[in-house]
Formats: sequence, C-alpha cells, structure tokens
Amino acid sequence: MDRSSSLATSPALEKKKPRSRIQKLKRKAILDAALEVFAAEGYRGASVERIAERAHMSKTNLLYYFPSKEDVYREVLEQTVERWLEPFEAISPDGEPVEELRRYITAKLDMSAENPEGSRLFSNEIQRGAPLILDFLQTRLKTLVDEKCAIIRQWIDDERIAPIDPYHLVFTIWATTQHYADFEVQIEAILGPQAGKVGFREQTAHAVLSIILNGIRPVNSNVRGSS
Amino acid sequence: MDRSSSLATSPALEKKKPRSRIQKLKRKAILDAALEVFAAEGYRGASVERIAERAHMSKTNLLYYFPSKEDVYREVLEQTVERWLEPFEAISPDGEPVEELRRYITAKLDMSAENPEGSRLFSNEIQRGAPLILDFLQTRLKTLVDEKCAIIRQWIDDERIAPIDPYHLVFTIWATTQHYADFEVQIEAILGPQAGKVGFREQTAHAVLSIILNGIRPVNSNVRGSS
DNA sequence: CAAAACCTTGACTGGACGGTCAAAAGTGAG
DNA sequence: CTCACTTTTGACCGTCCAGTCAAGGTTTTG
Repeated sequence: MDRSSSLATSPALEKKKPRSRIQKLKRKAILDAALEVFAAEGYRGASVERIAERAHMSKTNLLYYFPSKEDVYREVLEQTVERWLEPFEAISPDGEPVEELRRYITAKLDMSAENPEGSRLFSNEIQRGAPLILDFLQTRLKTLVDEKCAIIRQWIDDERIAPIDPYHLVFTIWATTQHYADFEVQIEAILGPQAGKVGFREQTAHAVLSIILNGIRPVNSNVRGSS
Repeated sequence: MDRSSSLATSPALEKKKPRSRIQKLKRKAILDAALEVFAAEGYRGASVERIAERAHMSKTNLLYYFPSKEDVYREVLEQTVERWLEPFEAISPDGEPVEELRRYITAKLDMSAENPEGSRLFSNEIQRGAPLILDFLQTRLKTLVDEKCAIIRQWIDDERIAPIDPYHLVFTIWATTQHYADFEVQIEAILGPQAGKVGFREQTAHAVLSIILNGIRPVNSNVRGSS
C-alpha cells in the first residue's frame, strides 16, 4: 500500500507484491542501472539491452522482472521525484524564513551534487513534455507548491522577506539548483578541472545562497523590475 | 567565409556554397522544421521522416539537401548557439554594472519566451554530454565567459556590486533564464493557464530581476553563505 | 527425491529508422 | 526541341531495438 504508484495512470491492476529476496535484489539492481542509463541517454536513447548489461543480466531476464521499458522508467522516475520532494515538503511556516529557505536550497544543491542522475532524469522527462508525470505535476505537485507559496506569501505580508512573487522565487531556486546537475558538462568545460574539486560544492552553495538570500532580504531600497 | 562552421569538427572539406534560390529556401524550411522537432523530441527521438514531414517534403528529398541527420542537427544547433551568445557578448565593462546585467537578463528571458525551442535544443545537447559542442564549450565559450567574468570581477573590486563569484553569477543567470523555456510544461502545470497570459513575461522578468539584482547589490550587511 | 514454482537464456519477430539508389520529373540555355 | 542540369520520388537495405517464446536450469518445499 506504500510503494504502490503515485504517478500511476492505470490504478486498475494492482500487482501483488510478495517480493522474494531475490526479486528485491534484482529489481533494485535494475532500477539503479536504469537511473544511470536513462539519465545519461534519455528515455528514447536508452536501450533495455544497455540497462540489462549494466545490471549484470540479460535483456530477457530484465523483462522478466519488469513488463516493459516504460515500466522500469516509470518506477525509477517515481522514486526520484519522491526523493526530490522531501526537502521541499520540509519547509515550515514556523521557522525563520531565510533559514528555512537556506536549508531547502542547501539540501537541493547537495542532492544535485550527490545524485545528478536523478536531476537529469527528471529534467529529461519535463523536456519531453512530461508524458508520464504531467498529471502528477498538475495535481499533487501543484497542491504542494500552492501550499508552500502560501507560507512564503505570509512571510512577505509579515515583512519578514522582500515582496517577491513566491512562485517565481520557487522557480528560481529550482532553476539554480537543477542547473548544477543538468549542465554539469558545460560548467566543467568552463571552469576546468576545479569544478570537481572538494571546495567546489561549498563555493557553489555560498554563491547561490548569497544571491538568492540577499535577493529576498527585506530591504527598504528595493530594486525595481524593468517596467 | 561567414556561415561556415564555428563548431566544426572536420575543417577539411569545405563545401562550396553557390546556393541557388531554391536551395536556400528548402534548406531554411528544413532547419526551421528541424529546430522544432529536435527541441521537442531530442536528437534520438527525432526522426528524419518527422522533420521532412514538417518541412513539407519527403525524407529522401531532405537527405538530398543535407547529407545526414547529424548534419542537420549540427547546423541548427550552431545557429542557435550563435544567436544565444549575442546578448552575452554585448556585456560591456563601460556600462553601469546593474544596468548591464539587467539588460542581459532581460534579453535572455525574452529569448526564452520567444524561442523556447532553441533553449531546449541546447539544453538537450548539454544533457547528452555535449557530444557535438563540447569542444566549442571548452574553447570559444570558455574564453568568452572568462572575459566577461573578468569584467564582473573588476566591478566587484571597484565595489560597484557585491562580492559574488562571477562564474556562479553567470551560471545563476543562465539557470534561471533557461528554466522558463526548458521547464515550461512544469511551470504551466503549476501556475495553470495564467502562465501563457500577456502580463506573465513582465511578471517573470520583474521577479527574476528583483532576486538577482538585489542579490548582487553592494551592501554592507551581507548575507553570509552557510560556512 | 520429486514435483512445483521460480529464474534465466538464446533464438526469433515485427516495426522503426537512417541512409542509398536508380529512375522519373522538372527546369532552363541554346 | 534538345541536352544537361537539378530536384523529387518510391523501393529498398541493413541495423537497432522492444518484446515474445519455448526450453532448460535452479530453488524451494513437501
């Protein structure tokens, strides 16, 4: 009842899940391999063969555990999204605004650094037009974002942060944090080898936090938008 | 000598270009169609057939004008990147820092709104590991970014903007501006139909500019990064 | 040990797709 | 009209790939 399917399209046939020990192991191996391959090659570019290879089994064997390529994809995407949402859900109306946002941004930057594949997988899905998670975006995600934006709105009304459209603030945070995973290649090309170095994550976090958190500080002398 | 190939890998065979009137027309039709299809489906997902269809010609006919799918892709990518760079190149050391950046950000946001396909095409290329433009990123783009970052560094030294790593500032700008094109589907899913409305672009620009420009204002009471 | 259930595999099918080819259709100069 | 040329087309090839199938191997369980 727990791991069922939050992105499910066909809630009809609930497959029973008396997963044997070996099934759990193999399914996990497949999902791990799938994440890497899908993230690197995209949905179309990834082949079942490649995933199977990376999971140390034959293609036929993989298809014994999952009915189709799309099913593998759906499940790995679902896991990723779930994990991605956690720190966002954790934003609390009771905390200190800047502190809450700092924690969220930091968490997302960490995730991008530690699990760039997940970020790229999601990114890819969206760029294809979100064929599998559009419904999820319009329902559960929208609700969640609305909820968190209401909190931010309240902070603004209380003059605890600058009056910036909460939705755009969220988008800005998503944009920057995702960027470091999705455009890793470009960043490395420009910064050279230093990009992988130890201090880099801290440096990145510092810069991003400086810009965004400074950008929402409650100030009197506010920068006006163009018009 | 002009439209040759800035991303070229094989500078060897320079094809002569006494393009007839009809050739120019057809090639343009193909490139326009290709941009749309590649942006929507990705390189692997796009088929020559689909591109030809959208350009109102047969697949064979398309392949008469371009030797291969990759050649079409390369050319459309090249055009896109070229266009993308212009406003960045325009950043001048002589202008007022905040004004220069405002202009750049605004220009990029406009491009994202008017030509999201270009943004998605580029994004897709990077996420595949930049197979065709890695070299370009490491050479020409890197040089250009280094150059512009030196300008920003100077602004910082002159205390005209806050001391934020120029590279990360550039990445943040790229991230946010690209986001509105690349994640359009997600944004629309969350904001509902209002996302397409008239005021939306201005609203977006205002919010993004507020955050980033405020974030780099030269202030005494600076927000410190986590550590 | 033996039957049943579960797991694994190689060979195969059908469809999509990039690209070739040779021949037809159009175009224009003399 | 004729000849050389460019453009357009349908038929075709080889390859890749998701998914099926039937048969054999391995575990589990009584």
